[in-house]
Amino acid sequence: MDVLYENGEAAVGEVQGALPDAPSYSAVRALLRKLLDKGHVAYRDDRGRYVYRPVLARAKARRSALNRVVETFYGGSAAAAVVGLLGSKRELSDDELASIESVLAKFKGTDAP
Amino acid sequence: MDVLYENGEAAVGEVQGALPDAPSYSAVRALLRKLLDKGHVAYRDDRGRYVYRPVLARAKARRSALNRVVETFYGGSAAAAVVGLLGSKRELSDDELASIESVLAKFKGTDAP
DNA sequence: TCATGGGTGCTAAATAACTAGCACCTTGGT
DNA sequence: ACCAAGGTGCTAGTTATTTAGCACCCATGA
Repeated sequence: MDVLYENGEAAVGEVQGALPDAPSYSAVRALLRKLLDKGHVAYRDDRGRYVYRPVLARAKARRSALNRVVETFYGGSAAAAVVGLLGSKRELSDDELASIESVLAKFKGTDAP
Repeated sequence: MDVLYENGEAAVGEVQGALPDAPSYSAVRALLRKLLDKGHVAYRDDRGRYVYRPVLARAKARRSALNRVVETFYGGSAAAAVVGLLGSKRELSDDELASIESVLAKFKGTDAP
């Protein structure tokens, strides 16, 4: 799944290649077949070669993945996760800094709960 | 693993209970046994009852999990992930806002790469 | 045209995971 | 002392996954 989300779509061989501890070609084929059956994945036939892509929108999967990490490692606090994320960073470009402050500005007007 | 990281440690039954789609008690026992063999998990004997905990430090696992999400969904950009994280939030307490701005201040002095 | 490389569909066997069920031990309450 | 509840170690049968290996199709380049 991660491979597909990272690449948008991928063929069997690509999935296998991108996997850190890749099983056999056959296993990857079977896996994708199973994901297909479960409806987590779709494919298009690129002249006989099957190229798979996730069915669930990237945005949803992204939110759910982030949520999971925040839940299991930061007690559900997004702010704590942000601090953790930035804390291990060395540098930040002006653009990045600006974009973060921009989204941060949204909260400054709000009352303090 | 997530269960253990979330709780710090847990017994077989607790792991099973916390699992969203829990397999049988036997399966959880076998799973933990396998994780034990692989060295991902350790246990202490709480008067005949085994309580398992992750071997890899929470901080490391946390960093690696966050990293994975940032890689697969945000093209490796921590800043983009932060924006995504905050973008779906409605509110932020003063404390949270302050802690984020505090860690953000670190980058303001830096030159723009 | 024709061999070649790399796909797919399919199948059978080996391997791994899941399950239920035993005997046994410890803890807590009666 | 005794019983009941809930753990563990172990085992065997069932189920699922992984693997290798077929036949076949289809671009591509010689």
